[in-house]
Amino acid sequence: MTTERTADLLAKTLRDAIIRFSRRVRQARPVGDLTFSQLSALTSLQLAGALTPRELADMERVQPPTMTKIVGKLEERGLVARTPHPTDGRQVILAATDEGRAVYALHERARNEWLAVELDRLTPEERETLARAAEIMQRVARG
Amino acid sequence: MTTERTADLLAKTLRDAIIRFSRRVRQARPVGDLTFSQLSALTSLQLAGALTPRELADMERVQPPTMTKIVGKLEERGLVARTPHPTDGRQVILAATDEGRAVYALHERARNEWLAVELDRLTPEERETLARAAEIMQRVARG
DNA sequence: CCATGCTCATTAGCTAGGCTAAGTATCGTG
DNA sequence: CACGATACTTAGCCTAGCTAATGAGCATGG
Repeated sequence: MTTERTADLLAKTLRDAIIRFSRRVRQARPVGDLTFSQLSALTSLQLAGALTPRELADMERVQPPTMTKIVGKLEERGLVARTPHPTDGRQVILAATDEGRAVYALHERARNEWLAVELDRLTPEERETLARAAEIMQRVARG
Repeated sequence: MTTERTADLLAKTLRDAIIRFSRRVRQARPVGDLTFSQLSALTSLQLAGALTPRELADMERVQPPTMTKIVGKLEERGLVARTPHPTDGRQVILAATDEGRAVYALHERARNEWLAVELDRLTPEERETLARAAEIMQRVARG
């Protein structure tokens, strides 16, 4: 029972911490920059090399129509290219363009700047705690 | 330099972890339930007892017009009441209604259910790490 | 060999949540 | 008492989520 109670309290604490933290990071976004979601999708794409919309949606934990929108924005800006699947006409292959990779690196850097500065102020132990927490959250999110 | 590099990498890792984690938690929301933001605002209100919109906006790290919207939704549902400030005619006092408190407790519980179950699966050490990370994120968000 | 049913992606249409800029009412002070 | 500052709201915009429905292509069973 103690564990249950702890988990319950932790769930609340964690949610509150995350919502405030996200909003704070969001505020640090320069005008005209890539949004949170766009940057995350672009990152996944680059890491994976190439993905179908469905795969990307699963990876990003959103529904396919949502991913269509996000990819649409990225494509408009020439950062991502859609190419037809070689054998399956229904599917599409998404990949970052050269410009996508370049813009990504730039914006990623700018996006992280505020956060990195803040994190740099922490003690090494605190950073270690956050790194471990990030790993755990990824695992839980993965389900 | 090593610290800077670590902070930079951590910033990216943490962002990715948080965005996926948030989306996963968001998915667990029952239809018709309070949203993430609404629940967070209601929580702050209850903990504080009563707040002005400005105070609540600052606490939730959003701009005042955003808070107007969120509170509007809560008020529509009779969960929050606006009362005039006793001495300052410009200000408004926000407080959770009895129904707000009741509905909050119910929904909070439902909302946490999935997450609490997941967290309960972790080891005590992992939960401890998350708890510590939550505290650190709150501090960073606070600025 | 083709009809039927499944899967993939998109479109349409909705809601919430975030922002800035502008408007309105009130306060407080010179 | 006029005028600047403050508090909240309104208006208008965008992103990001969702579900439901559509259209195109695959695959399979008769």
